[in-house]
Amino acid sequence: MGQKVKLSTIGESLGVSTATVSLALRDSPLVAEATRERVKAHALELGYIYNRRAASLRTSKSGILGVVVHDIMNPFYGEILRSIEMELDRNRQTFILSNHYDRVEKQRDFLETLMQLGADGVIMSPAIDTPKEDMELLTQNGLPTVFIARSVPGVDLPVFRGDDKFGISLATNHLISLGHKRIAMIGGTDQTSTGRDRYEGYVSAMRKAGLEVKDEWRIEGPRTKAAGFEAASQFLALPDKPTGAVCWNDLAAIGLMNGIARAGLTPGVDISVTGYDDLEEAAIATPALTTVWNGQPEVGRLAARALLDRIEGKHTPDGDLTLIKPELHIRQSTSRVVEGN
Amino acid sequence: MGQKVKLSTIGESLGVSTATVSLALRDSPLVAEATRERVKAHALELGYIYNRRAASLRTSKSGILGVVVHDIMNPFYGEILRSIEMELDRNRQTFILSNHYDRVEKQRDFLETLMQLGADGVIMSPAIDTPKEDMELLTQNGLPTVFIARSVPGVDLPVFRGDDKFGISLATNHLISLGHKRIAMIGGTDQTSTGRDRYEGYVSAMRKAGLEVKDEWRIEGPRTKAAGFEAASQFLALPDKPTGAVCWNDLAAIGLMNGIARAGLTPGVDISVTGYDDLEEAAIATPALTTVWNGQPEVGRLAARALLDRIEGKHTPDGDLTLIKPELHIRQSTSRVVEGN
DNA sequence: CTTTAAAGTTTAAATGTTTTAGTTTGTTTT
DNA sequence: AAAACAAACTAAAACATTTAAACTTTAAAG
Repeated sequence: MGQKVKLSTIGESLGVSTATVSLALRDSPLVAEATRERVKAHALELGYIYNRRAASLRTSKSGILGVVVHDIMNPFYGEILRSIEMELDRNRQTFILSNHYDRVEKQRDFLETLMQLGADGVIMSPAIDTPKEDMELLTQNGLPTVFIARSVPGVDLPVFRGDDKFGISLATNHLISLGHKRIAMIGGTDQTSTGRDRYEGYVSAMRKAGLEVKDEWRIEGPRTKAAGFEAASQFLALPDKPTGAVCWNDLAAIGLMNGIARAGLTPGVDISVTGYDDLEEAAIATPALTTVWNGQPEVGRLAARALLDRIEGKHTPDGDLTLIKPELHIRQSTSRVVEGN
Repeated sequence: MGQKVKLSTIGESLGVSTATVSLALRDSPLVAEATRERVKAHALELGYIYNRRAASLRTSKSGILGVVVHDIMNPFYGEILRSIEMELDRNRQTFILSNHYDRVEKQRDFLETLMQLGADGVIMSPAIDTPKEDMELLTQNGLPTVFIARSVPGVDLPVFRGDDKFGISLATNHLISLGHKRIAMIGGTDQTSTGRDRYEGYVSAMRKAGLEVKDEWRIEGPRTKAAGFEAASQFLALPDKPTGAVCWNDLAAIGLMNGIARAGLTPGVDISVTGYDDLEEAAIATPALTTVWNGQPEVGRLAARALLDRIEGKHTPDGDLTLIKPELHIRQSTSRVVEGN
């Protein structure tokens, strides 16, 4: 039975055509000032609700943007999302969100939904092993896309992320400068470019300082507090126990510190720990976490901005990589290595 | 210039009508088995993408649900959301998410957007001071709605939340049973029903045990780690310093514990602390947090289920309140009060 | 054989908006 | 007074789908 109040309802009761009503409501200069005001007043009075799907069917613009990340419960994505939200709100765009939990099928389902809804563009941090074809589907259907934090190898689209190699070297060098010689790397995986970059950055910083890198000093794993907590016992049982740990992210670092504390040692004194991302939480952890700021607000804002530009046809070049420069934020979780270690 | 491949494209190249194609793709028993298969195969081949907005314009069903919460970066809502997501995924519904940050205008904007998109229903944890009229707008426009965690006074809609009075009494009584006599309440506000219920529950548990309740023992404030951290110094400076703190939620509790630790005291030994919600994080905090499980997965699942039922017309009664029974999870952040306190 | 029923398919209208190409009205210019 | 023009408005088509009603074909029943 359709919609209660529509353009024609307003038009009829005012004695003008629906065309005029449509134009008036959108502030077109084609209608007289007086008419515009009459129409708007009447629309308000009748409680008119704009029907976006009808409009979008006609214009093939939906005002909807898709955002796909691994998991919004991870505050790293949460912080990026917050700045995307601000930028899109400012531009009166609606966005639909989905987690993919690194499952390509779930991600594909969501992308399909976006196309069905006629989304205008996508911001995504792709799932591990996203096939090139899934991305081609997007371009074939004319969906402007930008990547955040991660990208898909061989797909030429703008990427916004922190400079991982440089960032991790900041953390590693900081520990080295405090006298640490045995430094482990906790969390992360080789399956993402971020993972490879960070491990590489860590290795090359160690080598550059003439320090040894042992395979067993790398404890791979998910990037959560729980995983960091688990990793603690593994870490503490390491032969030739390291005195410092460079962690994949703040979550793993905080989890690790909790695990270390649970084992009766004092993180920041007995073991120096660095995080990555500088989440809001890092500053109030116990001890306050030395970490690498990864530019989440920048990443979100720039990616959103770039997507909006692309949608409007301002063609930013394909395959452009924007690296945010990370910064080391030194707090109490790192200290000079204790004698005898 | 419209859509590349549409129903008519498939129909033409197969020599059948668009009506048949439409029916075939939706597995209608009205088309012959063989035709259905030919159509489906061809649709796949051509890379046909279903146009939801056209369909939805015709059927006035969009398959879109709205979810509004205070802030998804708060893991309490995150956990609820996760279970909503699972339930809706199972039912192939898309959902659009928005934070309102307790700003009614932002919330109103979002609700308006939902109506413009022809959303089928809304799950919401309303902003503080949401006016009744905003909710009436939804019902007038035929948008089935259910509340989670909070509700709007005077609005008769199903509510799903934990039993706050009972839950907080579990925490308070636990501290009392450990011998604590001076117990503070950290965080929360009188502006929400949850806030009032929890404070009431705390007060009545104290009174019932014959203990005094002092006004200055209530430290109101936001419900974040940062706020809990801030509250620590205020708490520690209290005259007649309490030996225990019942916190509004786990975030405030963890923040408070961090603050206590920063001040050189040991949370769980010098000061007993309870949280609320039992976030995943509570178990790995240092010390592990004694807290009240608040049934987030249940709340999310039941609310989503109820909304879907309402949409399908199975009319669950208005104004029905579903209280999830909270459970006390005892960990290391609470202990017997030390002598002399 | 005809009639009836069932199965399969199609026609055409409907959904609410935008937009192009026009019409009407009134003013200005010749 | 006719022609030209501008301003304000409108008719109608288009967007891609769904669905009630109509139509055709085939099979079964009489």
